[in-house]
Amino acid sequence: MTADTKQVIMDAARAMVQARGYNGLSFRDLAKEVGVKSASVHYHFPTKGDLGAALARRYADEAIEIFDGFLEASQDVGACLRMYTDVFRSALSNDNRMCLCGIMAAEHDDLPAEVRAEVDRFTDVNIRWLVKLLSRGKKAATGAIEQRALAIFAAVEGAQLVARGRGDIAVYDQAIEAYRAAGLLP
Amino acid sequence: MTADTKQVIMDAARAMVQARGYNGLSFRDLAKEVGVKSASVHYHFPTKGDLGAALARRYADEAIEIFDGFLEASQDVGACLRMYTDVFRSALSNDNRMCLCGIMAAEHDDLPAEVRAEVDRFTDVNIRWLVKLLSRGKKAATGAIEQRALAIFAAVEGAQLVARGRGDIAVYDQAIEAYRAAGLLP
DNA sequence: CCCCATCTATCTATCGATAGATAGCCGTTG
DNA sequence: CAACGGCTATCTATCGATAGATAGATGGGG
Repeated sequence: MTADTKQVIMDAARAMVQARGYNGLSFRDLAKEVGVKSASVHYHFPTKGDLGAALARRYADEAIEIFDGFLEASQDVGACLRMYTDVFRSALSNDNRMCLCGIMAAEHDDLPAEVRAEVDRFTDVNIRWLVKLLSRGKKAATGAIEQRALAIFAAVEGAQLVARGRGDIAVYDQAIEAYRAAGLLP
Repeated sequence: MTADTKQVIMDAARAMVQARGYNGLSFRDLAKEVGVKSASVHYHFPTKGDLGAALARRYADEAIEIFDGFLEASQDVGACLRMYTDVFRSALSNDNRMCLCGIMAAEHDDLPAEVRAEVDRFTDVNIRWLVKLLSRGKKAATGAIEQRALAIFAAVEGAQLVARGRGDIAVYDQAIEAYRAAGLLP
């Protein structure tokens, strides 16, 4: 019940970064949102880089769990990919937010090194999972599968970016549908 | 020879935004880069919003000119699309930068209204051009063409975002190639 | 002579970060 | 049991740096 403050801080921080980006996150606004003082945030996360890295690390870890759950839930590649694209869709439906690591990737050059490393790991997690999934059905060359996995991830992130810019989740749905119609998604 | 300071400021500002985002742009850094004082930047662009909007407006205007040049240069849809994707590629090859409006789209919610409006216009410009191009050959339903145009734009922006995160332009090339292999691009 | 462009100097607000005080809890110990 | 000491988590207060922005002086060109 105690609602561990550290977790509450991370939850609020993630939402703020997904809405305004890493540079748009301030300790004061975050503390106000949570209902503590900014010094308390620094107690749990000494530097902003520590906080950002912790957010991205947890985000990537959660992604692994969620995605692997899909692999267990269904043997169908198409069904798994639908669940996959729905995860990215849910960020948009949650107050027009973006994938945490997608928005941070845009700020890539400005990120502290420890944050950048975790953001990069999120990309790795996605691509590795997609490769694993795509390898199920087809027996295409490994290189071709990796290329396809990369393209799917990029296309999904792009659809999210554009849909968010439009402020219209239907844009995301249309892009995904077009990917499917074109054959990028099965 | 005078090298109009206002244009020099805009050139430097665009490069800085493409590298670090709108929030990462500071009047002091920009002025130092150009070799003037920050007050001089304020003389030409009273507020940061004015500067950002001017950047995005010029960016969208240039895009119109460049893209329309492609339509005149070739009648082939595939050739035009190759030139189109090469434009976005060139941002990456120029010091791993991103499309100005792509990176600003990520910061969408944090943008001053006048900047957001111009960023949105850039998306419009792209989609309208793609619709015009795709309408050349096929006589598919208007809705299907718009959907395809949206998907292509989103996929290209996403490929740029991911490639930039990897710091490897080959990632962009692979994604584009996969789009083509899948049939999203002709 | 005036005006455009730039400068110097400075303002207020906010940034991330730190020092030091305080209050509650928990185990040890006399 | 009760008192003590240490630990955790939070607070108040403040730091220096930097953000965007402004007022007013300066100087060169038409």
